[in-house]
Amino acid sequence: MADNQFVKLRKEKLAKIRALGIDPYPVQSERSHKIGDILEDKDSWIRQNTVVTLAGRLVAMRRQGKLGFGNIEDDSGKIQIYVSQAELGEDNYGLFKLCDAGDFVQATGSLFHTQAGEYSLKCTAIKMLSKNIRPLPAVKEKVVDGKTLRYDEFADIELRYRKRYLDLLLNPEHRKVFELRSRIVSAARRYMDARGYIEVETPILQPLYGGANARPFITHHNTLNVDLYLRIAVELYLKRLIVGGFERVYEIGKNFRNEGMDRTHNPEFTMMESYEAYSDLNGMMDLVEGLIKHLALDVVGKDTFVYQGHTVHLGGSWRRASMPELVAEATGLDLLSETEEKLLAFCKQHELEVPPGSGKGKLIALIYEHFVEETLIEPTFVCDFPKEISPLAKAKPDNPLLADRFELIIAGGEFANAFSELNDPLDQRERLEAQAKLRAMGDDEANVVDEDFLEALEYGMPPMGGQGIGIDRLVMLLTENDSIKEVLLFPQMKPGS
RNA sequence: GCAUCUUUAGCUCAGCUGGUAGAGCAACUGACUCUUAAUCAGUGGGUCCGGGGUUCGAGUCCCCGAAGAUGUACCA
Repeated sequence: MADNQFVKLRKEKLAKIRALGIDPYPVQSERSHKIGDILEDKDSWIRQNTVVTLAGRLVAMRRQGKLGFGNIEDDSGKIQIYVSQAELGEDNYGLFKLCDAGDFVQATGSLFHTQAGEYSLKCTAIKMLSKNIRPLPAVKEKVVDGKTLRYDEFADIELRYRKRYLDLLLNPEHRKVFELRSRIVSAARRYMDARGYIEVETPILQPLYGGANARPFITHHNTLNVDLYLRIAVELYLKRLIVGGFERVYEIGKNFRNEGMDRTHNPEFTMMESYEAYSDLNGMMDLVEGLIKHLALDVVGKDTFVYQGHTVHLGGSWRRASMPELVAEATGLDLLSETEEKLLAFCKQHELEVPPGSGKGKLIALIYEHFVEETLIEPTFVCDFPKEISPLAKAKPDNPLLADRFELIIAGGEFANAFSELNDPLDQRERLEAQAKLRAMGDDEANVVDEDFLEALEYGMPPMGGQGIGIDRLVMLLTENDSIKEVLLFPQMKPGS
């Protein structure tokens, strides 16, 4: 952005400060206490008349002649400073007169109550720590009955995302979302660590991509002169680690999918995947339910959330249901005994788009997604997915059409996906080759055949359960935000004009 | 992708059936030794998202484009 009138004026002030022999960006700063410390036990600070040095951003200025007030803020709180020429002397007060809201300053003094009764720092010295040369948007606050009213709030949603630093600075409730996100993610790590999982990091740049149905981003490595893919999932690498003898691994990291963006999709997003040897689908349900309940109750501190217009209760025992049963409830169709032709006719009748190469399993999934998924508001483990659309999951022993897989649905949306992982190397090869056929028929989201992964399976992989949770969506739910952009610090945006 | 809506000063916004751009805050100057959305007086500040068109005249009407939001389709 070019210099506007404001920036020009502030640069002139900067020159005036330098002309006084003062470095507006000094190397050294001092602070004896954080503002939050000073806000605890106020009377005691006043009684002891302690001299403290605070540092922070000047967020408001009210100057009147030879005295003035300001508010300085650090990451622990905000306090008013009282600055008078009588206390500072003419030279230092001259510097104060060149201060603006937005500057970082260091203020030394002791605590007292002003005549209006506000707990404040009576300054004996002010030091410039960093001069602001571009004014912050002017947001004013007034506290009425303990509630903070904000005027001229920095609310333009596009500016909030593009200039997130301003959003964080000017809208404390948005900063809190990201603080909470951080606490949720670190608590998830502790939860997994406490259960004997180890956290690992696997490649983001991959020669082949797999583990999900999605289109990838492609990049190029100059020295090797090969194209590489940004991962769409970490599944196949974590499974290699289980082959390698780790029994419980997880990874929290970014996946990249080259698809559209909307309220619940960002091209890069965070997933937690975990794999546990000698566990299975039931173990994964216990793990996912336990983890999410822990994050809700112990980190956020409640079990009822309003999300996407629905009220969702995470306490209590979560429903475990079978996809064919859910579909039967909704449509009266007995999926398993119906012929493929009948299901195809049903899909056509309801104008569901049937991709080429769809078998009975895909049709079942289409019908489920159209008639059932969005009706599941309270947390529901939807089990018994068609094997056809679950190429990495074990088939159910009692029904080869179905896979030992669930998706966790809350408020009509998917929050987790888990399988009893397929460890039969020959079956796995057949499944991936079937995917390759779909790909040849034009399904550019079908899996590719990863020979190195198949070879790893041939060396032997124990039975295990694996799951993946979409962290962004979980944070959306737990912070009650309906847009993924509200829980991503820097959401993907089109290039600005 | 498609549909609808939005885009005016640094920020939040007004701007009627087309007549030459406004407010509050912020800024600047001045006054002010206990303010707190400080107050009072004065001053400056605009590519009305961009590009075309209609018109004597366009912030306003029409067309094209951009960005954003919402809905919808696909996907986590």
